[in-house]
Amino acid sequence: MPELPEVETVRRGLEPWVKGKKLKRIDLVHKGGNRSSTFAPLNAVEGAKILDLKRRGKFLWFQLNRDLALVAHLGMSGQFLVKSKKADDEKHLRVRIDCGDRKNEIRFIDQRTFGWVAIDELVEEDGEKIPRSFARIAPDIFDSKFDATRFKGKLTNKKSAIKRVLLDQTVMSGVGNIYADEALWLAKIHPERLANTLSEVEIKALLTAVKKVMSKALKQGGTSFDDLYINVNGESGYFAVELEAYGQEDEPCSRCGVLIRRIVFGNRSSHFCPNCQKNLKKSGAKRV
DNA sequence: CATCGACCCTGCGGGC
DNA sequence: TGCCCGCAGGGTCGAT
Repeated sequence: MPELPEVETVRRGLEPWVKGKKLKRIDLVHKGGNRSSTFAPLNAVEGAKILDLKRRGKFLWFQLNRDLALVAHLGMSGQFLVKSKKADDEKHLRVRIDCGDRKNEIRFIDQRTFGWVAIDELVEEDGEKIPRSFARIAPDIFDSKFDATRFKGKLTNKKSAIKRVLLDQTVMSGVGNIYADEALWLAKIHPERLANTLSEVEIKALLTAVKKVMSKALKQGGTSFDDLYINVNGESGYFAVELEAYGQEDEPCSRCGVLIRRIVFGNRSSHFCPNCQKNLKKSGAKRV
């Protein structure tokens, strides 16, 4: 569910509730589908001070005054909510975090259990300590560590649909199904174009589009279709009304009027304008 | 190695 | 009304 703009909205909302606070207590209320290797049980970080709440792409971590980090990913349906301690437990409540506030606590709620909260050890990266499991994740496009040259280099070696490559978090992180479709629409590139066939100009246009689409969404608090994605106060984002391609099947393209088409590949839907985003090669994707 | 489909899980809406 | 199918902002893993 959440991509970079949504995760960053959550991070910003959560930050004042955790930064500089003590991790008084952390409880695994109900185990979800936590498939990330947990380095230690969650309560191993009880008593630690939270120095910062950080993010790389869609991956979050609490930087602590310890040699361990508390790491988290929202998956498809994960939420961090600030709730009154008196409020009833949610049906899908997984983790409860008490940072010493008298009235409120932080809850990790996850209907589909693809998200997780875990402990990880730290490794050195460019003179900075980051969770070991995040080292393979590429910096996102807003990160000062993002390297456009490296990104281009990766694309020229990929004999794979550009949409797939955009979703590969080791190439560039933070982009998910919505913003991949939106960026490709904006850059006028067919989702199935093979990455290694993109020209220098097209790659540049794509990077510009990714950045533009995600910063615009971030300004509006992200994209909400329902209350599965909401910020820490339970409020929705407003970017959904501006979507040009994602979820717009059979709606006219705002540039040319041709109907947006949906195809399925890589187990996911892709939406694009068949007129603005032409593919040079024959596609094997099933038309839906 | 690089690439790709299957799979993890829960809930919702549409078609029959 | 109920059942079955497809679908959903995610990543990981094993087969090729």
